[in-house]
Amino acid sequence: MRPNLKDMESRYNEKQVQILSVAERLFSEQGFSGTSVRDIAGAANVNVAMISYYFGSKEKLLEAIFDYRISSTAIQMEHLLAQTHVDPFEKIEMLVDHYVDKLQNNTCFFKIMQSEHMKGHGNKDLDGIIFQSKKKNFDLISALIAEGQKKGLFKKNIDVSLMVSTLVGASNQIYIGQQYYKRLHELDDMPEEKFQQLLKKRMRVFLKNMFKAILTYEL
Amino acid sequence: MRPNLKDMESRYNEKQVQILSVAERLFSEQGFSGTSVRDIAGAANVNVAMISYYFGSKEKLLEAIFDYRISSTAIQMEHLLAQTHVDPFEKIEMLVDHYVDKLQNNTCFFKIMQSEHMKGHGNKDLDGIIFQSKKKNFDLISALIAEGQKKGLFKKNIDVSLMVSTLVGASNQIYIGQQYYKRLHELDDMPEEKFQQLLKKRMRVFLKNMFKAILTYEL
Amino acid sequence: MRPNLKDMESRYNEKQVQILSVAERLFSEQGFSGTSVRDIAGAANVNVAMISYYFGSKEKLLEAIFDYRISSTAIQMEHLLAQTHVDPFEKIEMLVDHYVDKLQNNTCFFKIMQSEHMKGHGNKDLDGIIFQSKKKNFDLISALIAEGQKKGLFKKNIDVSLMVSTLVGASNQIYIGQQYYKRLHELDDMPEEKFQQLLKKRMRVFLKNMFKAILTYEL
Amino acid sequence: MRPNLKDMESRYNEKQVQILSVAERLFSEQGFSGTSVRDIAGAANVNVAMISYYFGSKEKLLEAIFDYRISSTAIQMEHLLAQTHVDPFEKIEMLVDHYVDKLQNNTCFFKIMQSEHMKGHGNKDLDGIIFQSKKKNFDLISALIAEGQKKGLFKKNIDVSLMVSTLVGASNQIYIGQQYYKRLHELDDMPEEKFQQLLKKRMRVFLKNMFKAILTYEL
DNA sequence: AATGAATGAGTTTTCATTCAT
DNA sequence: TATGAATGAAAACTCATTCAT
Repeated sequence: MRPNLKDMESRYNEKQVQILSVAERLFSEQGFSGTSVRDIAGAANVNVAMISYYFGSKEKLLEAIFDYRISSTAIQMEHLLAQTHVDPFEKIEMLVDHYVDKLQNNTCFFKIMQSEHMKGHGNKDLDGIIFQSKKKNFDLISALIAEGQKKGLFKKNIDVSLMVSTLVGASNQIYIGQQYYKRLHELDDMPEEKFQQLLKKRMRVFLKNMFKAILTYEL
Repeated sequence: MRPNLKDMESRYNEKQVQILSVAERLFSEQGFSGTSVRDIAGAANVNVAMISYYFGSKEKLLEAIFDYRISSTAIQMEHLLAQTHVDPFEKIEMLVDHYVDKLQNNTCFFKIMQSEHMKGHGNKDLDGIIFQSKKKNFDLISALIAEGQKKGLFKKNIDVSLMVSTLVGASNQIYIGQQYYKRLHELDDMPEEKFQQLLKKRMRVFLKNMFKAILTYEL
Repeated sequence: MRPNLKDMESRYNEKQVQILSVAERLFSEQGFSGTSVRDIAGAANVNVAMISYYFGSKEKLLEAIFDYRISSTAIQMEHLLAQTHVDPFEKIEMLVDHYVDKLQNNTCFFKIMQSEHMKGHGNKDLDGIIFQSKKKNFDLISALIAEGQKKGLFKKNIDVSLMVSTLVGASNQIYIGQQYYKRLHELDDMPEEKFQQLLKKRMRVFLKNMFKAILTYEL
Repeated sequence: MRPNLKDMESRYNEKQVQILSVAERLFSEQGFSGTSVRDIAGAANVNVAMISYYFGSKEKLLEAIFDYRISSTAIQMEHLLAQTHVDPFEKIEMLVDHYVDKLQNNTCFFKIMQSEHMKGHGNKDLDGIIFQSKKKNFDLISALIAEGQKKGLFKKNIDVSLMVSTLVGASNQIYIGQQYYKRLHELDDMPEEKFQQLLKKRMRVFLKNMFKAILTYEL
């Protein structure tokens, strides 16, 4: 009998995680179709057959990556925004901080998600998973906005969808295009570590300001 | 010998354009690696060998798509922002309108560009082309911002890179995720045509407001 | 109507000769199958279709090369050995000189002939042409040997086939392996022109001595 | 991962040898470019993909053939000529016998080597392998000649390169052109087996006499 | 539980040739 | 007479997956 997807218990075993990580990186760098199972097996130092053995197929491996990464994300966000005593403006800041952190720690996964999102109607299962994730974010942020509006802090008529898309799209775009940022700002000589911190800080400030502006600015 | 890239004159011939269009659509839907030349040939109703014949290789075909689409884009934007008698705020509006139009009329191409952008350091030629394009946009918008600042209309300390990334990232994200928008807002029954207009209008309003807010809002 | 093989009159036209020469060189360098008609067309600066047009097919082009080169060869040899007043030993020397000259001036063609010869039963027409050529040489040299034997200058029991094969095989081998000769004798710095003369001279001396030895040496 | 070239131990496995043998024959009959991997797979009764699987590529398969055949050859020759108590003339005879035997048992391989030799500067690896092989033969025979000269048995001023080329070139030429030999001597009716023995015997006698003549004959 | 061997279907690209003009 | 356009067939190679062990 094959341990086809994951242990019922809770987690993937060591080798599975190794494969998942490598696959995640390669998929993000070369795309799903652009990455062969041999590439993955080679980079993960495991037998080719092991991928089919553990995950069933290349497609299923991709789904496993989503399963592996998505589970934790939503919960954290929920916790974050559930704190009733926190000021809505502060929550916005926490939201931005949280998203930028997530993005920095999961760049590869975010790239894959973006890719799969773009292709649209390919894998039905994945589509569902992604939609669920978006929906949850949408609901949480909607609640946050509503709270701010009720308290008279935020303006009326806010399109939450567009706002969430702006958060996600802008952040991703900035993060994905960080080499361009480097080049345009002639920061090629700055050590990578330092550049990451700089970028993160600037992103946070920029995004926080932007959202406060959006939420309060009346023409 | 071979009409390898493009006509001396200026354009691709009818059959080449046919191939380019089909390839553009398929690449955007399935990714570059996920699309085979057979797929393209089949959908474009031409012989498989013709793709090599006209473009040399699949890779070169992709470059041709960029060549085909990018050439016109930059010029229009330049014209747009060169008009000296127009108010900076109005120019921001024109910029948004123009970008949203472009996006709507070239959704496929924008998806491909985003995809290739994400992969990063794959095809050096393409990397260069994309960077040039981004650079041009950056320079034009930088000039626009500077103008607004000089006139005292915009605030100081605006990170143009982040602003451009926000325009691009947010627009793309919204556009790419339009099915989600439909679902979340329960607009599935609305005729496609009408939905497109609605979305476009909302995007325009949202983005224009957002940019005005960003450009004037002080903490 | 196509001028399918050659003018009845006598010769190939300028363009045909151009193609023949280029094809000869490429076939000798890369082999028949290893050379594409596009390679030839490219190197000869003519349209691809022109090769089919002029020669009918790639195969026929090869035959045309043989037709073009072989015609002259045999006649010269005949003239050479027909001179009744010349001493048989001197004729042997003339034969060697002639063969070495031919080889130097037609290296490419000799390589092709050797190649086709090796493949054996491929193209029937070519097989016939090559056999005729060998037969003629065999007959001429047989006559020469017989003459020398009648005059008591050469020993009895000479296997003319083996002798001819030795002349052809040894000469070709030396000529084909001239880079090796260069390397082994550390003559890499010698100017090409000078090296050719040196090699030719040594070959002549060596082969002449060898044949005289073969023809007179009794164990 | 892949058993890419050869077993650690020393040899190729059964299936690999099967492929090597078939490829060797086909390459010798049709040339390298003239033989497709499909041909080989078909004739060897294996899957096409197996050739890539075992050897990596068609080119590498060719190199494997050389690796497979060359390894043993040099050693035998060395053993042969190392026997100090044997008379130089006798060694010449042993050399001829050995070469003719080799040639008869490895006709296909010798044809391939000749072919690749003729093309010259194609595959760098192969070029090196062939040169090493030639060099070794050259050195061994040089030593043999020097020994004979020291003992006053052979004449001075012998160009060993030309001599080796003559041995190789003449033998190959005779062997390759054996059908012609048959035809010219009207031996078509003789059973193949018998003809082979006849030819071999005549070659041996002829070559031995020739070399003795070359080595002792003074103008 | 894990894997080396094997493969059919697929990939992109090149081929020699034909055809319409 | 000459050629650019076009193509079916075949080329070498890679793919994800299966299977016997």
